[in-house]
Amino acid sequence: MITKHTDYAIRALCEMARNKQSRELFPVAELAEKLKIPRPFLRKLLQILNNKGVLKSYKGQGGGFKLGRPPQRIFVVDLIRIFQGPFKIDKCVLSKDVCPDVRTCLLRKKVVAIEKHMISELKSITIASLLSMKDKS
Amino acid sequence: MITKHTDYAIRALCEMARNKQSRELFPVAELAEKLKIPRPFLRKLLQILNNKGVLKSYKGQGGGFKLGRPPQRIFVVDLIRIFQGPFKIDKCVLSKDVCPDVRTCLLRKKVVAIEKHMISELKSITIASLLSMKDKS
DNA sequence: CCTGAATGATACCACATTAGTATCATTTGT
DNA sequence: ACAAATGATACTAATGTGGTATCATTCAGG
Repeated sequence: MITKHTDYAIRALCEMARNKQSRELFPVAELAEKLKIPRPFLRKLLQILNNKGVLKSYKGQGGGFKLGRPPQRIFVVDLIRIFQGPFKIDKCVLSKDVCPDVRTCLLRKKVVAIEKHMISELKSITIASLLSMKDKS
Repeated sequence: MITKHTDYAIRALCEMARNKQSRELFPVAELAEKLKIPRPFLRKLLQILNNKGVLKSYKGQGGGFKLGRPPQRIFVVDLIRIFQGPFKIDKCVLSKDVCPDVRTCLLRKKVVAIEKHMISELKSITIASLLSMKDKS
């Protein structure tokens, strides 16, 4: 459900959000070492987030990545969509005639309902909300 | 969420359950042709179901597979577990320190809750219940 | 008792997705 | 100019899913 791409992205964004009072710009090398994520891999992920507007990048010496918007507005569902494509749980069940009549197939109905429930449960979670939990612990 | 293994298994079990008044034993060749599933593949699936007790097999001429228990007691969740392993959505999130403290990680809590919800929604669905829907349509 | 129809077991292959690496080009501060 | 950083992109490796092939075993029927 959550791949390493998304996982790593969440970790990096949390790290950046947590320290954003003291500094805004984080080079990949530093994040990779701190979070123990393979550097070239993390770099690719952050580049993708940059293209999607979640991060903003600065080239050249002293450059790096910074958050493209406040952590309250970075939603985990969006990260999942970016790295894992749109939710489409029911696609597989649609592999026709599990039940011949799709409209009445109980299994399909349930699966679609579960999908909706999942999204609604996840859609309120942001990088900021993840951080706030940590502070309380 | 539901792979072809599970999908095909459900279809085959439904087919057997639907006709079980008239006959109990179904050779793979017949099911494969009727359901348009590649024969050797379906065969492997049914063999697995046999090993798990969902089906019972009979070798030799005139042999085949029959349901190992009434369709009311064949649960879709069990089929998913057989072919796709145990539900373990949270495993990936557990990839340590998405949040450093696992006990308080909001994301993990949510994901685990979603997982439970999924299972509870699915666990009432049996081969029999899928069939009964069809009859109503 | 032999043959053919069936499953049992298992090894293998093809493809897609996920995870990760490598490389060259570009930008920019000193 | 040089070094430190990202941009872009192609490549490789590992894993999972879908499917095939093969040989062994069982067993009903002539």
